Amino acid sequence: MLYLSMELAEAKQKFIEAWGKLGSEWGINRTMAQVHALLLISPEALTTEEIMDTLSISRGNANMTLRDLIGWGLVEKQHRAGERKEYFFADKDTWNVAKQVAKERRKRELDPVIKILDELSNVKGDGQDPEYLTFHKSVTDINKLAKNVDKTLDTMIKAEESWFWGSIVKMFR
Amino acid sequence: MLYLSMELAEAKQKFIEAWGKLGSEWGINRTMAQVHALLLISPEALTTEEIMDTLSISRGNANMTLRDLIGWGLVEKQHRAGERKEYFFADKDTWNVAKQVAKERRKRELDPVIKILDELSNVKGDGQDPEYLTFHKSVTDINKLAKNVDKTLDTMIKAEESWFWGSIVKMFR
DNA sequence: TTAAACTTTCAGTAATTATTGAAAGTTTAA
DNA sequence: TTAAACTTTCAATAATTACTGAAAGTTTAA
Repeated sequence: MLYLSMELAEAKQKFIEAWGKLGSEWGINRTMAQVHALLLISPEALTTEEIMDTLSISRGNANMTLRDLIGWGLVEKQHRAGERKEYFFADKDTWNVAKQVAKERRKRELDPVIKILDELSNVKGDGQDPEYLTFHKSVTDINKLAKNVDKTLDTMIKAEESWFWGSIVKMFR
Repeated sequence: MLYLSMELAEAKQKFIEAWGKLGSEWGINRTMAQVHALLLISPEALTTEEIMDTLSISRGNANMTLRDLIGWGLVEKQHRAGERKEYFFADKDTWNVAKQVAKERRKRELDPVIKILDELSNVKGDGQDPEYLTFHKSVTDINKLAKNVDKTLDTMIKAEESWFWGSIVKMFR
């Protein structure tokens, strides 16, 4: 084997590991992040078997993980004329990936919390009671922050890539 | 018991649960998020015993969780004249809390990944090889995005609260 | 010093989360 | 139809992560 391809193989391995670790630190199943990483660096769509073999995971795991990735809008199924097998392909556009992840996590995790915070902000109590006052202040403050984050993500999701790269810079002048 | 205080007790419970759930979805230990939530809505500093009792957790768990929260810069130990007991108090300023969490996660998780991405961006390969080209493009794109996020967090961490609330709005004009 | 009042540690265990693999299900082509 | 080629499901199990509780450690006051 050539040295260059050795290096590339090692680098790919390292990327898959790093992506898996980052995912698990942020509440995303390690295997799911690794399958995503593998597809991100694969020029061609891969079959379930190729993914199973490369990552040493079972058929069941591969199948469910791929279904999840499709549910997150990060991967698509492809079919080839005259072939039964299914192929899986990841969107390689990093900006799309970021937007998609932001969109899903907002919907799945942030929005439900904002709903609860709205309810809790409306709980009435004795304006003299420090227990009530502290509760109320923390809840309303967190609610405001969460809504700001929500609005920011919403704008980001709708925005074009060029906006993002330009706007970050402007933001800090 | 009065109806109003019943409502408050329920609301507190709900807040602690919601915060714990959000934490665990984002890779933060559920108990740690719950202890933090409890301290956030407590006007006075609490003892280990009070926390143990309120959340039904063991002494060992409470002790280690509080140590972690202190390590995250979210909670401080307090002492009272003539008392052996230690009291724990959470910073109630939501903006500080957000900055602190951003700061720690950036240091613990984002920076190490950027280091790896820098290495992987420098892996050389055959410019004709689609395997190499796809790997290289994904890695460098993700690296750029990660560095942008890093820079944004850095600015946010150094910024004042007023900047945040004002700037978000300006950002979207 | 002693001992009471407290905090810390960590081996053992419980709870949670992820994975396997084989059986059931589906599709296609002959 | 049949059966080969494939995908999906899910109960059982493994791996990981979190928690307990009792013993060891520390501090303070008498």
